[in-house]
Amino acid sequence: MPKNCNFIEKLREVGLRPTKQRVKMCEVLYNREKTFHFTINDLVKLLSEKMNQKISLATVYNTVHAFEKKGYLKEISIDSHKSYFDTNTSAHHHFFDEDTHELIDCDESDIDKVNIRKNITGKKINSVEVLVRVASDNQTQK
Amino acid sequence: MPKNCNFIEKLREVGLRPTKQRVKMCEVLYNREKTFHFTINDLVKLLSEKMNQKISLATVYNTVHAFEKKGYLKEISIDSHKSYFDTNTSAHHHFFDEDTHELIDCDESDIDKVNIRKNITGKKINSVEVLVRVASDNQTQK
DNA sequence: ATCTACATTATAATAATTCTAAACTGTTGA
DNA sequence: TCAACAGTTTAGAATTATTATAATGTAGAT
Repeated sequence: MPKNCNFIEKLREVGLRPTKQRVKMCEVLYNREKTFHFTINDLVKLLSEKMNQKISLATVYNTVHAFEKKGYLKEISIDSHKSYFDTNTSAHHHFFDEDTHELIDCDESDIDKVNIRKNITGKKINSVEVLVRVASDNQTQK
Repeated sequence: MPKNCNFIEKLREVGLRPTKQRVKMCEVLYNREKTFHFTINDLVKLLSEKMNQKISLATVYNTVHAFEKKGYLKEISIDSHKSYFDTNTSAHHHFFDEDTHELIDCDESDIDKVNIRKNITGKKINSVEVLVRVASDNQTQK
């Protein structure tokens, strides 16, 4: 979903009703310079700051999942205890900063294309995800 | 932890007391031909089948985490809702079968070495993980 | 055999997420 | 314009995965 667009129209295009809550979520997620990585918790905090009226936690979950299904968001698995989402839905890889728990997009030029020599017989490849875990140089890591 | 070893000695070596429960868990995890991928739930089921006496859920969690800390197990993130563990602790990548929710080790020869051209400044790379999601060819996928 | 630190246990607590059922609201079309 | 319906939102309950607690048990040293 490109920034600066008419969110009402965009929502309608994929068959989602442009309700107040959904439009607000679009603004929070897509009216920004860079792609945005967040957990549900982050998003709830942001929304409750930026909205005058409150939004239900269940609505945030529903809406995030509706956006995900429609390809407006991508889920990233890093840590089994939290779901991270990414407003950049194109195929790309990530750095995960284990000090700050921050997720950072890789530029296409950062990582060479991953070459899969042999796939499981009878299956097709849906996606190839690379996660590079990084941390401060001067710190004990597991 | 190689199979066929004396688990009591192995546990002692890393400073874990070889209790009944821990030795039993070693047998279930490491007395097998191939590396083993499992969720806590899988393991609890297996243990309660193979043991005459019962084992507490909390003990399974504690012991899995003790093994992980000592390098006997590796945690794999695939899905934010479940923790998968792997008895193969060497650096290697995975296929994840989205039909069966099965995790499969990649052979070293299956995937070429991933070339990271540019890392985040001031950080060192802790690990590089590739996850290849696969599914049946004749099936609708997201 | 006894002691002590570490383990195990059942249960309670917490956290993340999903479900439920009632109230609400876009949208359609009369 | 407005009634009607289907999709949405909501608060709170339920569920699931995981961790904490505190009492009891046990391995290993003395």
